[in-house]
Amino acid sequence: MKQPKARARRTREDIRERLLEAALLEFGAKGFQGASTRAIAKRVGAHQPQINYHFDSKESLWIAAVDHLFAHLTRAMQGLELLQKLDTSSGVNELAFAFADMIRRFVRFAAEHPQLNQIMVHEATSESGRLAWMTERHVRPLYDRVRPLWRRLRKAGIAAPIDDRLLHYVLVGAASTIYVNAPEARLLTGIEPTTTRWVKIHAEGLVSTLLPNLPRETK
Amino acid sequence: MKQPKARARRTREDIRERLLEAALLEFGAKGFQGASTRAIAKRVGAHQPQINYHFDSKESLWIAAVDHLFAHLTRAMQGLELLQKLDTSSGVNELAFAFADMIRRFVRFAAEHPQLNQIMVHEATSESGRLAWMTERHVRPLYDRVRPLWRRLRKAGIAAPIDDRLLHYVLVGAASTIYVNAPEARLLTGIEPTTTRWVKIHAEGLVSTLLPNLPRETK
DNA sequence: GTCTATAATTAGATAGAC
DNA sequence: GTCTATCTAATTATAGAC
Repeated sequence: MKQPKARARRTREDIRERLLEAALLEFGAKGFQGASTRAIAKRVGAHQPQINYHFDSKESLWIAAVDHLFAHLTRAMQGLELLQKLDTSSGVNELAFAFADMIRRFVRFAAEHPQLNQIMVHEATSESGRLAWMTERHVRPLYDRVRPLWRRLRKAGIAAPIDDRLLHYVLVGAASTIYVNAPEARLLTGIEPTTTRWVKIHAEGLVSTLLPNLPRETK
Repeated sequence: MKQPKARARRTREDIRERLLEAALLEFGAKGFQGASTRAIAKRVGAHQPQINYHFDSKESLWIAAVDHLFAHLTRAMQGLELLQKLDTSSGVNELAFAFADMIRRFVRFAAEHPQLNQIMVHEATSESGRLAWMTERHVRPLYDRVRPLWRRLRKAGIAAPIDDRLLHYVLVGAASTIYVNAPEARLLTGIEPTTTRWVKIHAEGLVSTLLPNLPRETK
């Protein structure tokens, strides 16, 4: 659209993008209140008022950062649309394989982007406008999509005996807590849980545990 | 020991106790930085400087509150000492029953005292002196005690195929996330997860899932 | 767009009367 | 032991020069 100022636009988007990434790190590590806009700006060599220039307020920055990260999650979880198709048209075995794949993807994403679940936990411990917004806008679509699939897998005897309303928190907790608490996990276990080796062990363990009667993959 | 001032002592301990409980609620909901000493004092009808009088500083209050809550957990988990004995002397089936009981107790505690896991998560997302202290003093004893038991249960084919170093976070996450995030869970699921009915469903689901080959209880 | 300076709040901690 | 008043430090947001 705008032909001139291409260089300037690139720079503008660039600083915004870098501020978003820095914000995710700070918000994830310290929570909304604990994170300071000075520290976020400093991470990218900018000054604190630039945050109010590029975003209206600390809260606007938080919203933009969360939108940014959930968009990333949606890309990584593209298989979910696949799941939806499978739910209505295909056999339960294909659904089970796809669900197992979704678990693996989610574990990998939680390991690579702990900020998402860190932010969710920081916000979810007390009611706030941010929590209500995040829940309705980003969490509910995932919850509503996964729940009926789990019910079907349970009826087929493939899934572990966990109620479909509780499953969301069992899965999110079992998959993400070690990455959310990675600073503690490093102290406690002596391992680096985010290596591909450990992520794979973790993901396969969850798949086998949550889908104990997953058929052998044939194809 | 001290005979006079019995009344005064009772009052003093009383206000300290109430400040600790209020501190747990605030620290759990908002994290260390997000919680304000003014809000904690206000919860019990006290003034903010009383916190510095009864405890030296905000950090001292936090330490005292965390000690208080872990002492409570230890009481609720008394079965752990039982587990230790079972590990060396008794059969693996008795160990499995005791482990299942421990899972049930832990789920119940997490539901009744979400502050514990809320505080752990708030702190565990970034390194700090508070995190190192809490990990070594309170978390490691539990971790070190449970890990060998889980190994034995896995070798016996009773436990789900989850590595014993990862199990700690899988169990803590699967058991506590719904209570840590209860404000979100209420919005999302429409259920009140802390009722005894749902806590029981949750606990039995985890026992069946994590110990899929638990023998039928005979005695 | 970026920088410095600063306004307006709010926090934890302390002093001193009672 | 408790209360009011206040100190000091840190925060987000804004104003204005460049």
